[in-house]
Formats: sequence, C-alpha cells, structure tokens
Amino acid sequence: MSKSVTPRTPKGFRDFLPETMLRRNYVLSNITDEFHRFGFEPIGTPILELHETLFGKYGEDAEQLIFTAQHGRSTREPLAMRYDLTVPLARVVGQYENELNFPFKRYHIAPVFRGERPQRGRYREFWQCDADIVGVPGMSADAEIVSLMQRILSRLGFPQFQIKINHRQLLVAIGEFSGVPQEQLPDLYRSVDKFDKIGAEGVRRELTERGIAADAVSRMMDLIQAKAAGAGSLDLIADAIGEDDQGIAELRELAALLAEAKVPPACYEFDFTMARGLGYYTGPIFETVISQPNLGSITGGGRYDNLIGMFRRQSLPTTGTSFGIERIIDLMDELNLYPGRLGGTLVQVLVTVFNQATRGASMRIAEELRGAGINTELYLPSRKLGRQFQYADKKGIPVVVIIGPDELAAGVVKLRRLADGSETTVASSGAVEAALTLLSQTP
RNA sequence: GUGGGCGUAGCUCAAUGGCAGAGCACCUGAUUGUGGUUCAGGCGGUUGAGGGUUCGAGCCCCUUCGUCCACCCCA
Repeated sequence: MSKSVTPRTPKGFRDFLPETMLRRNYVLSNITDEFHRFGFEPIGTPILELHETLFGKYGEDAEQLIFTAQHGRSTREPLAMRYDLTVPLARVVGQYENELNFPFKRYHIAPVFRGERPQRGRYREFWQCDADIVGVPGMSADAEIVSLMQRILSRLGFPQFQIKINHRQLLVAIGEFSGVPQEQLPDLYRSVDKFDKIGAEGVRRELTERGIAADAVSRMMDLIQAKAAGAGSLDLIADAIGEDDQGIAELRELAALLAEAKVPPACYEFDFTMARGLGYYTGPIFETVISQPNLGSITGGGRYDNLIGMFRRQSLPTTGTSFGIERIIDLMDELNLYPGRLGGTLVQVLVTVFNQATRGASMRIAEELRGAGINTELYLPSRKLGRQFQYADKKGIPVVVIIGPDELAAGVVKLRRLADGSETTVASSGAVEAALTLLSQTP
C-alpha cells in the first residue's frame, strides 16, 4: 500500500463536477453556435508553445506570470504554457499565411494559464473565448464584432448589459489636447480605467499624485466624462477637440454601421472613461459591463493592428473580442439564467431493473429509448426498486421506467414521472412514444 | 508582489485553556413492486500540518500549507 495523498488541485486550478460542467457546456455551446451564425470558424493550438513564441510579447510584469514547462531534463526546446489566445492566433497567422483565406474569421475557446494569485473569478487556469477578424482594416469588421457581442449576450439571456465603446487614438488625442505629456499617457489610461471603481475624484487624485499637472487633469476629466445618448457624446468631444481626429471619424463610422446592423441602441454607448489595459490596442476598444451585480467586465476587446507583425514582416489589421466566460458563468449562476431543463443531469429516463430475470427486458427497452434519441440510463447495480427510485430522484431524472414480472407477463411497460408521481402503463411497443409524451409535459 | 480574515465529521457550523458536539448528508430498518414526508437506530475526527507554552491546547505563541478578501495587475 502506498501512502495516501491528500487529494487536491494545484493552487488556482479547479475541477468541475458534472452539474457544473453541464452549465459550462450550455454557455459554450450557445456562444459557439452564434459564432457559427456569424461565419467564424474554430482553430485549436497547443497548450504549450515555444518559450520564444510567448516571451517578449506581454511585457516584463506579465512574463513573470507565465508558466514554463519541461520534459525530463531536456532543455533543447524551452517551453511555456499559453498565456492567452491572441499570441497563438498571431503565430498561426504568421505560420499558415499561405493556407488561410483572408479575411480570416476565427474563434478559439480553450484554457490559458497565468501564475497569478487566485481570487474570486480569477484563476491560474481559466478558459478564454475569443473571436477575431484578421485582414480587415475598416470599421465594418469592428461593427460585426460589436454586433456579435450583442447577439451572444442577448441569447444567453442577460436582461441588460452595456457595451462600452471608446477609441485608443481618441484617448491619446484627449490626453494631448488636455496637455498631458506623452510619457504619462500610460498612467493616464491606467487611472482612467478605474473610473467605474474609484469615481471621478479617485481618478483625479491618482493622476495628481502621479505628477500630472492639475489643470491638465481637470481639462481631461471634463472631456472624458462627456456623455450623451447614442453618438451624441461624440459630438460633445468633437466640439471640444475638433472633428479632425481619426478616433472620432472611426467611431462615427462605427456608430452608423451599428445602426445598419440593427444593434439595439440601448445595448451600447460611447464611454470615454473606458480604457482597457491598453497594451496592444490601436483603434476602437470594447468592453461590456453588467451593472446589476457589478462583477466587472464580461467582454473585452478592440482593434490591434500591430500584433500580428510580431510573427510576420508586415502586420495585418485585426479586431476582435474576448468573452470572459468564467465571469459570464458566475453571473448566469447568480441571475439564474439557465433553462430549467438543464437541471442536475442530462439523463431523461432511468430504466429500472426489477431482478435478474427481467434484466434482459429492461436492456431492450433502454436500447429502444436510446435509439429514439432519448438520454437513457439503465440502472446497473442489483438493488431493490426503492433504491433505484431514490437514485433517480436524487439525480433529478424526470422519468422512470418499470418493467417487473407482472409487466413482462402482460407485455407492457410502466412509466412514472417523478415530479408529480403520475404513472402510465403502455404496451411495450409504445414505450418510446409514452416516454416522449411524459418528457414533453415536463417543464 | 503587499496587507488582512478564516482552517473542527462528507457539508454548514458550535464548544471560558478542563469529557470534541449539533444540524444536514450518508448507511440500516419500519416498507421483499415505487422516490421526494415521517419514525427508530448506526457510521463518521491525529480539530490542515509541524513545533512551543501549560498539570492540561480546538482555543495562547511561532513556523508552514491551504483558502477567502482588499490592493497591485488583469480576464
């Protein structure tokens, strides 16, 4: 006997039991389905990448969080675990350029790894769910990304959400117009991004502490808080800094396209306080928030025209979004947005086995139900009927089939719906139909 | 990376430094053709781990691990 080991997962890594996994799969299959509806196609890439593929792409702070990997003592190919799905996309585009048909619309749903200290909604292994369009410089691609976000979140049943839209170059223009020195712009973004959390005063204080002139901070704060319905906030900004700005021009075009795409105006707004981590964005940026329970943003993305250049002599214009599915799932749990049929099991019918002599008959019924597309579990252990019912009840299986000696002799099957205890007896040839009827009447 | 809270039965939690408990869950029976109700009984512990103080530690001290929260940063 080996010494017993305390069973546990590594810090920040999680297991998912069936009930949880069913909910995760429900969310992912709905998102996937909508990706397909928009013509996005999947790719898959390895969990491990070459060390050199990942390093040098995220900045020093982030690189400390990258998991590295090795096999035995081999150091011939230093390896690392993927940190996101965007760099792998850039590598794939660079590597298979000749085989891809541009514009390349791909989605990628897979786990990524970051050695951060875990917290609520924050893990060392978490799934990312990205959709990106490579090769389209114009706002038509960005409009499609926004439209996709709106369709997916509506489909998942979120009663209310706000897609916030801003523009990287417009933020630069606002900073410069206000007199914030170029080298302090990153500080400015970082603070402005916390607007929702720490408020206008908090941002003002932080920027002043970082040594940005008070009058520049004041001018900037006034500008970024410009808010009006629809494209109205664009007018406010344009009045102040002038119409001659690429950010404003692109956002105006985007607004027009979103109207054409019939994206409901209530779902999105131009919000100049939204900055995103910044990093590699070069154009419009997107983020979705839900205000009811405030858990932060559930999507994030934007245009990053330079990134693919890391694996290619010339870059390709790219825009896309990432769905924060871990948070989306948390929120859906909290708001109870799952359909009732999801329950705790996917089994629809349990076929009981009365005794060894009737086992064959039960197996035949189960086989028939499965053939008709009904998720059917045959009770495998030899236990008395009461235990088999208890099992079905505890697991949430809606319908139980009984075929004992009496039924066998009479050539019938009995079906019982556990929710209300209603029972029907039908000729064994009618088992499938009876099961379907009972199931369809179950909410 | 910084600061803090919490680790007791499978789960949720009790227990002035003085006999380690309850509810739920689980198992058995009442009930050898029917679950979710009820009743009776039962199983369940190196109090996260290691050290220290004490006549005596779940409780106090140190170390360590885990976990949660707030920062940093981000998804």
